[in-house]
Amino acid sequence: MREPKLHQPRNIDTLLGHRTGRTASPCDTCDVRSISFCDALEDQEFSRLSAIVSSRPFEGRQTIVQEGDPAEWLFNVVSGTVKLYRTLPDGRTQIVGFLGEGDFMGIPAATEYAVSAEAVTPVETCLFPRRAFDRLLADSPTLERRLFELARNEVVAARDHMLLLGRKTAREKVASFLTALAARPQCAHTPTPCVDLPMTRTEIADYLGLTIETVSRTISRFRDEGLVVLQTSDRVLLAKLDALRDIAAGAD
Amino acid sequence: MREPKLHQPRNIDTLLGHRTGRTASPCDTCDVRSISFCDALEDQEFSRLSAIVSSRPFEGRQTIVQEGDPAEWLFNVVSGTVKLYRTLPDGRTQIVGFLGEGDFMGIPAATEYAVSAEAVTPVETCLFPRRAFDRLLADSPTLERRLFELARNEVVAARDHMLLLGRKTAREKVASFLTALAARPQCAHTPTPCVDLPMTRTEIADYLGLTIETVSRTISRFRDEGLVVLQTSDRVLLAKLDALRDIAAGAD
DNA sequence: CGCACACTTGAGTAATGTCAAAGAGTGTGG
DNA sequence: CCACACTCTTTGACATTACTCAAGTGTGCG
Repeated sequence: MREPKLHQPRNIDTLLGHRTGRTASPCDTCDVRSISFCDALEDQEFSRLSAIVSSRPFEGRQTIVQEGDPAEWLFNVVSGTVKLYRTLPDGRTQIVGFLGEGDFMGIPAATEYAVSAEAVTPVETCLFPRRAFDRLLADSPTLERRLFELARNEVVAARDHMLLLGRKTAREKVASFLTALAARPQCAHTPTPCVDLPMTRTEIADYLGLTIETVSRTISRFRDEGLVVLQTSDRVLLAKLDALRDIAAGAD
Repeated sequence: MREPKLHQPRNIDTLLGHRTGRTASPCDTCDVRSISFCDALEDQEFSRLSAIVSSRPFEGRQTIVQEGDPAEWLFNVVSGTVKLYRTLPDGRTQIVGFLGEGDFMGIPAATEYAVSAEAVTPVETCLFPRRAFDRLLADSPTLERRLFELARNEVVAARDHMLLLGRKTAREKVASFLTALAARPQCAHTPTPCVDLPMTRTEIADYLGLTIETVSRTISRFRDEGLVVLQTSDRVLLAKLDALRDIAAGAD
């Protein structure tokens, strides 16, 4: 059921690079540039960035980075879904965020990664060596401003999620999760949107601070109440979006 | 019991400003400059900053800003403790952080405040009008870098707190809270540090995603186990810091 | 076709929340 | 200075949500 979601290989990239007389770079044919941090860059800075970029695929379930490892690479997600998480010594896990197309992972990077990252689905990434990236950052106020903006959004999102983790009920948590997915740009914004759940129930539970059984039961109950329709276990139609939004907001 | 912690008035500031031939500014005699974001600024930028600053006290329990209000002012805490929080419609509250001396509130400010802020104790602040601050920020890469750094730290702290809220037990949460306070710069770093709790049990509970009763019971149990000594209800001696740290870390 | 894996459902439990009352510290007014 | 009132904290008894353990169901893949 964990669908592979294969992507077209991009062997044509190299050719294109040669044809235009420029160094081949994954950026030349990048699908997500328009929604990524790099979109903010001017031509000159952008070519410096594309000069240091390389690309790398990851299989589903593959670890991308681990908390505590030296932060030598910064990543941008080109396709697929990545989870960021922290763990306790006995294995309890808290997922602190999911990254999708165009999302950047590397903002809070000190010299070591503060969170682990694992591919939820097969993932394509472009990556930048830390040192070279930092040098570019030092020269480019535009880039710095953009990353600052991303970091600020991250803080707001994190605080939002703290409210969810600390104060919402299981029902409210799951409703928040589903409606947040429906609000994502890649999801059709219809009155009854249909959301993909590329992550397992375990991952949803680890994101919401619940157990897998509670997530499953809560979704089943939404189904019984006619709020959602489970097309498959990883594809959910939000039949009553407004009602779900009310539940998510913690309305009495 | 919520002690007032009175501060010396600073009427002498104006005199000092005149004596040195510069415009009077709270910055001239600021106690916390060395630990605040403004410390990063060069002389010229610093004088621009001190030209737009004003200072304002708040009483304990007084609201400083409210979520959703237009973000017209940015604050720096000079003394006292401030809580940042979000609420659900029915009043459930999640405190997302406490600010102390030298902490800046205004990093994630879009055009509206994303969280509410309230004085936990009497607080002295210095404040900057948003527009003027933004203009200074646009001219000062140093300032921007510094705020970026603060924002990144904020992200790391927020993720840490997500792990606590989503996956730690009440016992682990309270131990984490106490040991985190002990790690603050203003707390003596002895083997058995004594921490002040300027906030009420309700506020501790709202920070840890618990109820006031659970917080109280957990602290009482720590006391019964000899891990802490309650000197008063808002002053706790961490008698067995290492044991508390182990509990906080979620060691088996 | 059947194994493997993820998901669902059920029954019982435990941690934490709720409701209630008593205790302790602080400030006020007689 | 003491008594009272107020608030915050602590403690107790009970309720409930969500967790744990366990069995069963469904779906995809070899």
